[in-house]
Amino acid sequence: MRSEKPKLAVIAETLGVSVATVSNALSGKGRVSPDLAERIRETARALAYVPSMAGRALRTGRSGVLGLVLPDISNPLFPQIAQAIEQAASTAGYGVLIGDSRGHTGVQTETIERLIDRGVDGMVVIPRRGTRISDIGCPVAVIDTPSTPGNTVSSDHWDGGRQMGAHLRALGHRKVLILAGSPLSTVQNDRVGGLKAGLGPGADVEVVWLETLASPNAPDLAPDRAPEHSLNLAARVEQGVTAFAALSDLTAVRALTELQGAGIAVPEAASVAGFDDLIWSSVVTPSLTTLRMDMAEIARLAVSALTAVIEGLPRARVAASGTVTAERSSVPMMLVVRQSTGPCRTIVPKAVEGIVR
Amino acid sequence: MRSEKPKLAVIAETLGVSVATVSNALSGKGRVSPDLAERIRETARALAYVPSMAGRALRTGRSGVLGLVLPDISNPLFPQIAQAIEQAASTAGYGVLIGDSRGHTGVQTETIERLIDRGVDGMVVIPRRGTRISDIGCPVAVIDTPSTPGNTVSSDHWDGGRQMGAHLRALGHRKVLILAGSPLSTVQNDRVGGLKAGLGPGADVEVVWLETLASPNAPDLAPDRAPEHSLNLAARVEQGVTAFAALSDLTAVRALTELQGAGIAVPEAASVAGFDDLIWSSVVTPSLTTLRMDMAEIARLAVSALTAVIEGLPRARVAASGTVTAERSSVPMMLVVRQSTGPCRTIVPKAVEGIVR
DNA sequence: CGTATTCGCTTAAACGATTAAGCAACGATG
DNA sequence: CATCGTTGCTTAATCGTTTAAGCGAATACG
Repeated sequence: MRSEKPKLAVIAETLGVSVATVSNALSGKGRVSPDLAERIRETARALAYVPSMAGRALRTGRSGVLGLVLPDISNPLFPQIAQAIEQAASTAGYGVLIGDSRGHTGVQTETIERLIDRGVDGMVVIPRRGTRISDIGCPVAVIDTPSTPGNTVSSDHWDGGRQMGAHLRALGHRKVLILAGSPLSTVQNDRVGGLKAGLGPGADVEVVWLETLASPNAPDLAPDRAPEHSLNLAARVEQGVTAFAALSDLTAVRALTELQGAGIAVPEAASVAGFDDLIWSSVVTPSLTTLRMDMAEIARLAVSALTAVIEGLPRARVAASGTVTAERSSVPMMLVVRQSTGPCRTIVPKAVEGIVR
Repeated sequence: MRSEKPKLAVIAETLGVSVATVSNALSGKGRVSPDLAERIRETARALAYVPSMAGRALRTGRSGVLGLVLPDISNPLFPQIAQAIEQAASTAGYGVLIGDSRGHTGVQTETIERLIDRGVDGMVVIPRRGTRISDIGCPVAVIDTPSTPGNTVSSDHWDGGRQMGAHLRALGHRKVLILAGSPLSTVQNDRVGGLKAGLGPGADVEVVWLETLASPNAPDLAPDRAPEHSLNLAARVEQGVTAFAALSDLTAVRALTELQGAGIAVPEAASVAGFDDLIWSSVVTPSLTTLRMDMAEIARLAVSALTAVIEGLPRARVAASGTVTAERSSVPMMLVVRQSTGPCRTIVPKAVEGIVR
């Protein structure tokens, strides 16, 4: 086997030119005759030359790697996000380094610093709810919650809520229970607001926050704590609730199975809807009506904003990093109507039926 | 603000010593007087010195980054894996770079090469089912399927199946339907084998493979295709099946909701069990009995095997990289009994009831 | 007392890429 | 013919770290 692993010097030596010329030819920057440039590219290909990221990083100060900071990987929304970001970053020529805060707000800062120390060129941050990302010394794109500068890209959660509300209203639902998670979440509050707006002024809407304020620092999902007590949804149905709008598919599936377990048919007796179109939503029976985020678009926006900033400021030191002029975008959500929502059955509780007519 | 960002030279200059001494002091390698060493560490701390990964990587040839190659991030098992690996790698001082094959076998090789080109020191690979990892030029730890050398760490899926089978047998189930995914998956075949063994020789076991051989290159989960046709589990119950053992919680939840939708009570009329303890399993009603992998342990083993190899071979070139002597380990799975499995109701189909007695 | 052997530090050479600056040669222009 | 500007390449410096080699001075040993 040819032991010499290809670096610029090898190509240079092969063709009898200098490394600088090779570098110029491959990057297309300096002045190289078209003829020679072609020959250089050719031998580079022949030798299967791959530039050393380390060497390049040292010289240019850029690593070609983005950090992905998550509040908690175990959040089931993560796969969608990770895949979209990885895809977008990868096509933009960047690698993605994982940073997980494991549900602790304090760890978030630490995680971010570890990534910076590793030399990421920028980072996509999905902040833990209620936290804001302080100005760190590198370009940041924040997903899903407004942050200090304008570098935020997010789904239009409010409008998503509105779409869902309108959908339920169109089906005739007037008494709706919203199953929410934590009142600290901006996202969830947006969705609640939109839902109420979409349901219209006459609707009878109640919100139940499943996560108590008592544990604001608990992990996003506390699976071992949550199922302790049932949500008592059957009682709600008897009280006249005809639709349950969960702010997450996780909760929606929980509601669905609880209702089914109590012998309440979905969607005949009560409708159930969720958010995020997690993978389960299409698999359960009945499949869940839900709102899907356009993760690909969000990721594309976040990454392109990031790369623009990164490749924009030439070799500036940490100095003017506040100049992170990313577009503040709002990406529409998409209503996916499946089987778990249906027309509202005229409210005729069995007990009263005889009396009414 | 002090503009000078701390590098070795700054510390050296501050104390009037040479950079080499500073490097030695901080790494603890060369010969430095304890006194000076302490002063160096102190000023390093004071200046908030962080070594440049780029510089170090260039010199040492090691980047301090591991690659994580996944067949498909959208697999709901991914969060568990990613979190465990990130945790293990992070405590071992390594970063984790994501590489996603998006369900395509062909992309897997490409993904691996991209990571190598990025200079990872080693990689954890969860191969697409049916594929083996050819000898690439860097240390590899393979999870969940036997690979070329001995560098594999995996759950004991067979024994997991056996545990589940034994559990069901203890509850009195003799007629069991196994809901499997793809027959190409070694993991799933192991689980099936274990299940059969655990259920004992007298049991009436049938296996249904949900994924046809027709689409061997399709993504792991085809959520839009899967729910097309129901699994027809109600009919199975009428045929006398009392327990459904799904090889994935995803399928288990699917089975659970389908049964509930058909008015079949779980676990009274039929038991349902799954694998992997995905986050949903504890949230649905009834909560799922399932088998949990010890992801933390698997990740720890994989990462430590990797780091051992990496830090073992000093600065050897690609030459003897075949010497990847990682331990081939099998990590036990843990049965989590919840509400979805219960004692087998003596089989007295309603239609026959009157006749029997 | 002369010669080894440590100790404690410095000098210097890598690692592989980028890039500013320089230098011949050549054609065009005054 | 002298000068200027291009073109096409090379020289050399630089990024920040590690590490082999070197070199006085102090200590040990015969």
